[in-house]
Amino acid sequence: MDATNKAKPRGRPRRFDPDEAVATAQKLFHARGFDAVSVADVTSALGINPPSFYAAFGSKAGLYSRVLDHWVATAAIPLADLLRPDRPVAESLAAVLEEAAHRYAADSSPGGCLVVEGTRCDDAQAREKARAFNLQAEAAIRNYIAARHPAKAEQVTDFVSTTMSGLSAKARNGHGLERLLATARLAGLALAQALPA
Amino acid sequence: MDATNKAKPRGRPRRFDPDEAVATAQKLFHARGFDAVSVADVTSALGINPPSFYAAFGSKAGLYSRVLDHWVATAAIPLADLLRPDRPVAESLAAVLEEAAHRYAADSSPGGCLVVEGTRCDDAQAREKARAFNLQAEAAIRNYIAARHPAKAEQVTDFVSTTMSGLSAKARNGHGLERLLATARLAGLALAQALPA
DNA sequence: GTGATTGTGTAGGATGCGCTACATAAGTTC
DNA sequence: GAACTTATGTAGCGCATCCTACACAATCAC
Repeated sequence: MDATNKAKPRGRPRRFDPDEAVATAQKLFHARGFDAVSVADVTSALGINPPSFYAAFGSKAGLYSRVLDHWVATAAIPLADLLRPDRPVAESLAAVLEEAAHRYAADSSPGGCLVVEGTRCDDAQAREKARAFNLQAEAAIRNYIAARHPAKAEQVTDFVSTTMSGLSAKARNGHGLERLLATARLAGLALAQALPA
Repeated sequence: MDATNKAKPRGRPRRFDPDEAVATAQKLFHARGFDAVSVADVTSALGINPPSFYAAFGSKAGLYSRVLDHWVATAAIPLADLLRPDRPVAESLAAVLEEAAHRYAADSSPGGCLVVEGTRCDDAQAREKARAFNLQAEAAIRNYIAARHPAKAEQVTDFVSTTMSGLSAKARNGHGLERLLATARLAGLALAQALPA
């Protein structure tokens, strides 16, 4: 079977590809944040008119939801790969922070973490969706720690999550890869001390 | 001499006290952030009409500027007191982080740090003013570190500032005093290791 | 008192926002 | 071809935003 949906569509065909639209919107939201991107920004970037946008995505928050899904599936930090059971917990967590530093500084206009930044926006629906993804990531980290350091899982998860929030904020504030990485490594010192192998 | 400005004013007297207005606006901005507070929110909270507001403050960003000035003068973390030359640098910086945890969680509706959050708003004028104060605080920290650990001043300042950004974000996200404090103390471990006394 | 000065209240302008009604174009099915 | 289905383009609604024009009220100096 082909990967693309082969169901022959009826009616007038779309003039744009919704998946490409999601990718374009992801760049906009990542660079400027949910609140600062207007529907007009998106439609003009896509070369379409508002009705086409609303027919495809329902609302600005609806598009954002699809952008987050796409981001989590493709661009999020691969926690499942980094939180390995065969190495010290502190080492895995430090790797997560360093990976965050790399990704947050990667783009041409660094926007930090789309999910973390989304938890701070002024639209309730968009914010809750981002918060849900964020909580999910925190739960993965907490479970990973709890397997070997149950008494410290809560506070170390908070520390890692707080550091990632800070890294995302600083990436938006102009810190480049080197500075973010140095900060992540300093945080790693705390992890090594709190979670002795 | 009296503390209040005794210059006899000409013309019709104001129906409101601009200083009280700044204090009221500070609560609004702190609780909701610059972007989410409208001029209508402020004027209705003050019981005045827009022209009175604009006559007194010029613009929303103008009011915010005065709010920041007031905040820095009264509610900001007293770096000058905490960064003492008579104790280990790491200890002073840890005290700053713990003080931040206390203040960010203090209010009834915790809004983190007004300055840090202000650096993330969508209004250029307001953002730059907040950034300026933030840079000023970072410079104080960097100078304090450089006196005894010049080679590490840059990266440790980044780490402290990043952690404060994260603490502010997490305070807004629902972390209470205990969780913020635990995170601050974990960060302190990194400081102690990076800056041996 | 008269005039100058300053703040206030009513009312609304200008712009941008998210979003939609409606007629029509561009396809499929029969 | 006719009938149906779906997307598009034009145009604009309703609302919120920041901010202001203008007439009037309240105080001062004289």
